[in-house]
Amino acid sequence: MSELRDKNGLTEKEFLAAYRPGDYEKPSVAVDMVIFTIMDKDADNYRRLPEKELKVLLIQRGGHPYLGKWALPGGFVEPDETTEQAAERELAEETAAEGLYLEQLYTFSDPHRDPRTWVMSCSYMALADSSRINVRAGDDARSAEWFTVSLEEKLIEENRTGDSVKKKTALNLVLSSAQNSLCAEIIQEQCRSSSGTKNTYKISSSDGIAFDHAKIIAYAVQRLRGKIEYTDIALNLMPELFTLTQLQQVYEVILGRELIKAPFRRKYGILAEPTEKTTSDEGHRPSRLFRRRWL
Amino acid sequence: MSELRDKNGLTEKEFLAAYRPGDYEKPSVAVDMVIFTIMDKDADNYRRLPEKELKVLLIQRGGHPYLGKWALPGGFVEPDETTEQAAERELAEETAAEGLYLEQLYTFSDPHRDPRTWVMSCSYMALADSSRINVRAGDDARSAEWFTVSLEEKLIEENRTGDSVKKKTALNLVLSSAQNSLCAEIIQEQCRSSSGTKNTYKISSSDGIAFDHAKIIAYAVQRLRGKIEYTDIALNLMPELFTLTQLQQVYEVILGRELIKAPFRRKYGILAEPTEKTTSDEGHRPSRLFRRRWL
DNA sequence: CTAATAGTGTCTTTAAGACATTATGAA
DNA sequence: TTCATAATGTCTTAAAGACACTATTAG
Repeated sequence: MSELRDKNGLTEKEFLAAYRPGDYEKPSVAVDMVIFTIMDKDADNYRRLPEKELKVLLIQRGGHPYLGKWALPGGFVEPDETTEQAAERELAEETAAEGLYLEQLYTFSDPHRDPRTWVMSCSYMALADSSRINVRAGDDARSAEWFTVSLEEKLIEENRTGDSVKKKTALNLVLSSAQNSLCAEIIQEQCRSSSGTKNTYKISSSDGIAFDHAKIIAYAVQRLRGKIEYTDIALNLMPELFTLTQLQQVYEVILGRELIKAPFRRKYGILAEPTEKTTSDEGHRPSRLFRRRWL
Repeated sequence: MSELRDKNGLTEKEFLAAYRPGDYEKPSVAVDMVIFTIMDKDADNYRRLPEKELKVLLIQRGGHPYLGKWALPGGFVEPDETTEQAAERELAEETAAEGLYLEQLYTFSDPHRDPRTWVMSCSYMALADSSRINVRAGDDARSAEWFTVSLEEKLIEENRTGDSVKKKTALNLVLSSAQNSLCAEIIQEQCRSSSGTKNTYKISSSDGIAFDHAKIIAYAVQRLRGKIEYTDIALNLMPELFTLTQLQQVYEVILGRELIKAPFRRKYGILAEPTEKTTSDEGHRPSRLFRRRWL
């Protein structure tokens, strides 16, 4: 079978035994984790439902570069693991939780994205139920914090000829915690014509966010928004038992707009199974509790 | 501003000037290109429309490993470029065309996916109009060929309890050219439960296809199928002028099923603009020619 | 009783699916 | 005239949007 010989007369086995990797330059490859969860905003009224907020976990940098700025948790991929395994390892280091939903997002590869050296970032999105997650206390000096995420897209320029379109969109990202408020603007430029399609993301300002992580977070929010409407991905953000109104709130906070109750339940109600339990002590009619239906 | 000093008393500038990358092991990073185009099958009847086929470009390996097998075109990312730039460079080397549609697919990172050494593959999908593309004659001994793509998905096992689902799907990939016929089976295993979601792709057999490229091709076909229904991505496969029936044929060959004319035109007709021209000499009523509408 | 949410009914609007009918050019 | 595709009309079915009405609890 594998007795084919190459131009040097070697079989594959002989070739591999003699193989020595060349000495050209290689990048470091890191995984960066965009860990999302949903948390309650404090209620201002005893009988009003608490509002929900989308949160992302960031870590304050304890050394250069970007000393004091906030960055996504992450780390380098090690020689005997896949990027998925590295992502799971980082996730376990950062949060006590295991077995979260995990999805590869994109590989960011600008050779100058890290001022130290050539580092590619293979980014992952993780979704967690906040009631089950514990942020591990920083084992070193760094501190981890949940930031409320807000991302607004605004079309700022459109240039359209017979055979091309150019669109400029501003993505305004605001991240806020009790103590800190970070923000960034990313300009998304889309040029499409018969001579090609180009889609570039450039960070035009970034206040308090390390590296190109504002771009990665914006990309993750867009992915989450896109997938929530045609998959059951949102269920990964829900606790064991939840009401359909809570599920609707999660959709609303991610999509950034209000949804109408009846059609929401028609469309997404099948993602959940009713239980015998209901809520109580809420100052109004009790609500049926549901659990995730595995489709 | 950036006069912050770290625990060693260095400013960021001083830190970066003194920075030396560590000597730990790093992966090589390659880009692999899944270049799709649509070509006509030879017509068997002078007045019948030619059928379409989805094609992918492969290159026969001239050295170990996988000597004689067929692989995706690709190459290593160089120190001063992004993976996108590397993909464009490879694309220009392989095909004369410039400015094709290009989209990052996924980064495959199994540390043993290349038997020589640690190589990650950042894969890209390119879409080309076959009337404008020229496959460059191999500058070295290798030969490049277009292969007809067929991918069938078959559910082979489903295991469902109250709080988990396991699904096994077989992806059967067949690639055929005039001289060669390659095939592979990929087992896609999906395990979803409250303790996590795991989605693995394993190549269970691969005949004539190098590395894990069968997996990459299957992934690309799935991405293309998914995006064709909600974007105008298919238009990148069309020539300057085309009929709506040709556009429908492209959808049909990618999705692997027949579509009904009237609703197809209602839904996708807005992706094209009518011109004054029509087809002629085809043995039946002439058809209006359209050009891409840039949305 | 009241404030507030729960849950459902139904009318309207829009899109998708499935055929059927008429139109037209080349051999 | 015939073959084969072009182009569109329309009936049916299903989904989405919008709103209104009734039901229930704690206080």
